[in-house]
Amino acid sequence: MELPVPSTPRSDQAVALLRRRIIDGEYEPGTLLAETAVARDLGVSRVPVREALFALERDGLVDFSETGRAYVKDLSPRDFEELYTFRLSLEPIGARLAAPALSKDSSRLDGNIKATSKAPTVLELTNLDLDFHEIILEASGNGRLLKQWHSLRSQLELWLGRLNRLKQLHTPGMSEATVGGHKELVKAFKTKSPDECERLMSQHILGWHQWLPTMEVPE
Amino acid sequence: MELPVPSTPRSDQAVALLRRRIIDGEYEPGTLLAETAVARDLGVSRVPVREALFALERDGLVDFSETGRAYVKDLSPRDFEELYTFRLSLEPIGARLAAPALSKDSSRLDGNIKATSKAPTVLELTNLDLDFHEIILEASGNGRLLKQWHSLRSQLELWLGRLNRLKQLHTPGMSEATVGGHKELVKAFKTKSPDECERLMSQHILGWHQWLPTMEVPE
DNA sequence: AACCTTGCAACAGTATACAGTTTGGTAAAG
DNA sequence: CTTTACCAAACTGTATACTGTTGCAAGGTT
Repeated sequence: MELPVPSTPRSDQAVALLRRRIIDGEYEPGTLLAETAVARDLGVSRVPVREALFALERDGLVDFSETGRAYVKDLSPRDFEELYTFRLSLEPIGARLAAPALSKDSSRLDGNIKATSKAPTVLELTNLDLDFHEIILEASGNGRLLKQWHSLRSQLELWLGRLNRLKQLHTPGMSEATVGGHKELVKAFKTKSPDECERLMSQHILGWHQWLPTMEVPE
Repeated sequence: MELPVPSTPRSDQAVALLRRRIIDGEYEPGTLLAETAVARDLGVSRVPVREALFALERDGLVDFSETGRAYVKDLSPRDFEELYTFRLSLEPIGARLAAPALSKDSSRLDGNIKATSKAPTVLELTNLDLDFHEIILEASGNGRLLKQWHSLRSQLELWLGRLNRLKQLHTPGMSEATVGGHKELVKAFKTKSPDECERLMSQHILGWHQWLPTMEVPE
């Protein structure tokens, strides 16, 4: 292509495009992501694709075989459990660290809750839910926790997207439970100790976990 | 070069070499890692160097500026605090998960303790200490926790290496405290509940943290 | 002396070419 | 019918060339 200067680097475009196709299920789990084919598909050369594949591996959306081939991540129910364990390691501490800041200003959380209660689809509901948790980790002021969260979130979105395509994701009362839990958290940030916020976040994550239907092992 | 087939990929070699030079302080914190120069230095082309730089960014040993230039990570005391917060999020949960497996077989931990008590230098002491913690995370069976640990460890090694070069890292009684704490942990794995192991690990990390001298902000 | 220009050198982004490896299928042998 | 040997296509690893950008310093202007 003779585009003079892409405003955003091609490799970033490649990451964004690939991420979307993987999360949206356009590339099915387990699909081989051959550099040449993807490059042709995205309209760039192999080099940016290569970098995108490595970046997405970091986010847990791509797996590399021992021989260096890249495949769309095929999350197993066991992976999903790992992800929730990982959430339980990151988020309660994040909540504790974020409590001081959020007790003073919870406006972003409030806005998010308002949007969540009006979410028209399950997928938008879950995305707003993830936004809520992301706001808290941002407020924790710990860049490393936040970085891990981004990777975690990618994989959760991948899982939720698949689940939504394969099964009925919505369960009666899910929206109310989400909003209720979040309101409780905001209240805790304002009135309770950081330690209490940490405990409440653990409970909240465990509770939400239960709302999700399990996905059978495809075998 | 006309080497027929490098047994290990050049990019892996580049990662290993660069990591060593950074941790050993051969490349000073803040140094520009220009692809061409590094490539010449390591005897490979720019492509493997590029990949190595991205990989090391993931490990927190390299920083990228907004204009895409790579620099040797310059850890601040604040970064160090973040690292320990991150440890507190990963390791106690790792210990809880690992407890069942380790209660049955603690031979690797026992061997490590034996080696630790004989460590001739402070740097070897700290490395064996990190090995001890790594064994536990491996036993947790959670690949995601372990992956994060590797990145965490890289940065701790970077910090400890610098500290050791700049200050007297050794403090009287440090070795005994380390070995003592580790023995206590092994005992807990064998006789106490996973929850108790989790608590003990938190304490152990906080305690060890106090042994390290603080590093002034260069400023 | 301080402040803009201008130009050059160094650098990253990207494409492409080539070498070597893996893979899957097909034909030959048991 | 099964197994082995082999070959061609596909794929990754790596080098290199090219382009545009950035940073910096020299020289000129107020």
